[in-house]
Amino acid sequence: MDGGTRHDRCVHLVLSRVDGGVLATPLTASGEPDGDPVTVADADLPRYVADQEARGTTGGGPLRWVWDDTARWYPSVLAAGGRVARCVDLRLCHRILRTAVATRDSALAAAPDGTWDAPTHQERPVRSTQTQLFDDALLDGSRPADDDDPVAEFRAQLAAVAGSTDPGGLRLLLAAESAGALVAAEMRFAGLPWRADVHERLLEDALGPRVPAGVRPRRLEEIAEVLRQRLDDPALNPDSPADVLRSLRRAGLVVDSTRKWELQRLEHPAIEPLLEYKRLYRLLTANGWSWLDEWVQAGRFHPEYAVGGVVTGRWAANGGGAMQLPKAIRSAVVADRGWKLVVADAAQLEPRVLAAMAGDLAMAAAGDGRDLYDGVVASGAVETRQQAKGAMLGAMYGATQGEGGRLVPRLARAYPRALDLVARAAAAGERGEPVTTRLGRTSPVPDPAWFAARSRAWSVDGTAAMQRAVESRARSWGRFTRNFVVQGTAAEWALSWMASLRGRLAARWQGPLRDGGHLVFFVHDEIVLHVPESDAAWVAEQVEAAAVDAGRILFGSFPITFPLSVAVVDDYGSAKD
DNA sequence: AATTAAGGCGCG
DNA sequence: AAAGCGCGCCTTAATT
Repeated sequence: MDGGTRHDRCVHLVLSRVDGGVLATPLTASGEPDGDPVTVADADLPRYVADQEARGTTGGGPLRWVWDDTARWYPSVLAAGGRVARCVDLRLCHRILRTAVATRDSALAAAPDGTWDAPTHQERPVRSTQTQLFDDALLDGSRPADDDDPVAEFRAQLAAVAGSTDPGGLRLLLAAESAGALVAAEMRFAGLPWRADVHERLLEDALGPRVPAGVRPRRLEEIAEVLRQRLDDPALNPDSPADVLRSLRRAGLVVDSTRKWELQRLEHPAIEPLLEYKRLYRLLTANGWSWLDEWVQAGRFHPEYAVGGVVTGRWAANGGGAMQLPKAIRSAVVADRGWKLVVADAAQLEPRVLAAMAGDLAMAAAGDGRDLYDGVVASGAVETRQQAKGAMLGAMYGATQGEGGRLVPRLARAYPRALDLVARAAAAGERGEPVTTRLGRTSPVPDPAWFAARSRAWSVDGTAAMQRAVESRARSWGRFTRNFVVQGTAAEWALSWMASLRGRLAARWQGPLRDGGHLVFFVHDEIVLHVPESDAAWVAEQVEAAAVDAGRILFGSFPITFPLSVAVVDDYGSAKD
């Protein structure tokens, strides 16, 4: 590489691909040049990164790597045993700033769509036969130079934030999102410990011996035969909902679909085996032998996470259904010998976030030091915990019917500030206006057709039917924005939680990621860590401390607590829900 | 043959 | 209890 050049003052190192390697451009905190750029050969990049990281904090502040996509640059560093403390993921940050209300007057928001609005390098379609070539090219330097200048983009982002109506919030949001990108890359790299043998035993117990794809396993075939007899339908294909529905109706059952909860209300000897069939069929198709073959290698499940993949800022996952890992197979997630899993989830995260966001002291008090729903009951607003939960979810989702919807007004009397916040978010959405999370992530607005239909319905040739349809769509969008502010802010809390925790772990373990305790799984309000047995208790403490940090980052000194349930276990299935 | 829609269910 | 939010992904069935 280009000697041992060190940038001793800069706080940003911007990486871009140039002919013949990687260009690292040092910039100050405000984005001004801060020394000469250096060119690093691809093969030397991990060592260069390690060298720069080793400087630690400089006079100007901590070092941040600035790059287009974390998923593009970070894996090679991790593979070489390295780590990065901080980064700016330009593409993720770009997406936030393009739509944020706080930056709506910026040049960045005004520009037409460009390369930074396109999918990531990773996501760009690559023919499957070329996938391997593509990966190799990352290492051998034969890839073409980038045509999008990250230095210019970074400066545009700095300017957009500096000129925004909430620079502080956005800086936190961008830092949290970027930290999330690092966590996602690390979790994908480390993988979730997965015992294929445990999973296989579970499948065999439930379904019978393994069969080739496309063949119905023995247990399913047995149940199918019972169904055919009990419905007197020898040709029934239980895999086809339409076929099943026809058959049920022919048997005299009044039923609109084959949904589980609808079937559960029926009295017929075919119902119980049908529900059992559906349960096992789901296990087979979603997490059966094919899934195991495709997603588990060398004892690890390696899903690809999509940071900010959900409009609200929640993560999604590409492939493997990582965010829908059924409870029924979590017993296959087993810690290595000498290691433990630390499983933690935030209790009633969304109502707590709502209470804090709204500055609702009464609701915050209901959750102080106890289950928040119990606190709601104690306040006298409703009678049972189930009612409290139903009403709270109803308030956050916009329920109008059922028990939840019925109880919302009682909640509104007890917690007017919190309920007012979601009501106002819903009203904004019904008008077609955007809403924002605590840190400034902004909801999309309805597409032009939504507004056009509204205008038509209320014009001279609008009909009552058109108006009803438009109002229904408006209420639907209002339910989305109502939930957006809560779900999105909860996602920010979770990012902050993980970012803080990651920093705490990195302070203790500086070597290769998997040599020390590390995050291996995340689902919205729950995390799993794989940690050396002797350090499990310490890690559990850090998880708690990080939750306190997250509350402070988002809500400062507002008296809200975020209790966790933390379990140190050998397998994920044993962590109580 | 390939794509899209619908039905359904897993997760938070 | 199965409506009220956000998803991914499996299948079958319909469409191009």
